[in-house]
Amino acid sequence: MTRRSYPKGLAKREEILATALKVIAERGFGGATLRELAEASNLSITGLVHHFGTKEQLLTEVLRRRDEVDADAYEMDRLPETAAAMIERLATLVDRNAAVPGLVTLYSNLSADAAAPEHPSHEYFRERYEQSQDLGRDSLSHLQELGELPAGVDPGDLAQLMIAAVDGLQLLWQYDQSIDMTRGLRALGALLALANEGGRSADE
Amino acid sequence: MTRRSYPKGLAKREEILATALKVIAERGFGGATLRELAEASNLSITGLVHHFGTKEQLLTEVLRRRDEVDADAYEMDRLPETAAAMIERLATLVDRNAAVPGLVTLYSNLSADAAAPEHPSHEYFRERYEQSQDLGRDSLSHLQELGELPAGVDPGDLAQLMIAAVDGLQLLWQYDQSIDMTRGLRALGALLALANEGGRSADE
DNA sequence: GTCTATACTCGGATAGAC
DNA sequence: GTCTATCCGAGTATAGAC
Repeated sequence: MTRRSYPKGLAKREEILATALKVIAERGFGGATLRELAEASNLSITGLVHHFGTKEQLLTEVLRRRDEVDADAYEMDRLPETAAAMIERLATLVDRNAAVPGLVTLYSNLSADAAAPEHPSHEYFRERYEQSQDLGRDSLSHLQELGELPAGVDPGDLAQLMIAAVDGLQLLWQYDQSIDMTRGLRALGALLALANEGGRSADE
Repeated sequence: MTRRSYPKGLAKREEILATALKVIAERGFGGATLRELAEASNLSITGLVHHFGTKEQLLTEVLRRRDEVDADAYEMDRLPETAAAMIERLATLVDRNAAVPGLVTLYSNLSADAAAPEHPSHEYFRERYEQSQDLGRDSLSHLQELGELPAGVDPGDLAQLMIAAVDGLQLLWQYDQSIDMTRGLRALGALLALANEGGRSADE
């Protein structure tokens, strides 16, 4: 894409993104208007727009930033060696998100809005989901080869289920923050473990 | 609440809701502005507002209508007798939704927006999720008693996972309508079956 | 009790000066 | 690269006609 053009504006962009993230984290998604964000950056609205084009593009960049940080935490490049380990990685991710409710709300709202194909952030989410599905499928296939997962289930289907569960739990959690999102995930983990025992005895 | 007051306006309300549903189903969620909906009902904007108060309340009523229809399809009052049957009920629901993309989009967007406690539709969704969780927990407990579900998993946790999965799959599906949402659910169904075999042999 | 007209707010986007 | 000024679209609030 035509991003990151001149090195001068880049520093300013990063500065704006950092304050935007802080504002959203502190004051919640409600404060994520161009006016509030501009004010927090000591800039006019047009100043912001000059750097990011639209509000949505700005917010997308905020999420993209979080993705980069999360990618390290999840250890994307290492396939998990056990089903339990995979679930725990997801649980860690989800727990980290729970510490920043404003970002969770931003994510839920933007991902719902951007479902419309014309939406400026549509491509971002489409790619993101595609990558997540690929990663999940690869991880689960790997586990299947290791005998950590029953052969009867399709890794692609299960990957979709997991991604959907993570997104859905974050939505549910916004309505009742007493919910521990990791419990739902670990319940799935328990099922995976039991299913593997069951499948194994059927194999032999 | 102070709804359904006079029997005269009730008919008009129903008429408006029906056209709103048709507009959203045909033209998608993008057309769900007060202007479009008013036009479709041959009414002024204030005419609509008079009947429903705010745009969100109108849209909430549209969803509430669908809930009522779905409640019959799901057979809420009958607890499922097998895990597979429970999964199939969810699959049926999700398939019916897939036939009306506009409503799915409406649901995703409104449920994300209404996560803010001040939002007029917040209570609707909060109650809806609460009821869904209760129903899911009861169903799963029942299955556990029947020996259709391993004793090791918590029905409440699993219910949350299922609800989250349904919502999440609907979001995912909006980004790639070639996805068959029922596959994710059936993958979970397969896990439940395998886990029960595994758990059973451990019991004895 | 039902509806309309008008006017207001707020959020986002755009044009053009400096 | 940043601002001032302006516009537009969407939702809401009020007064009042029938």
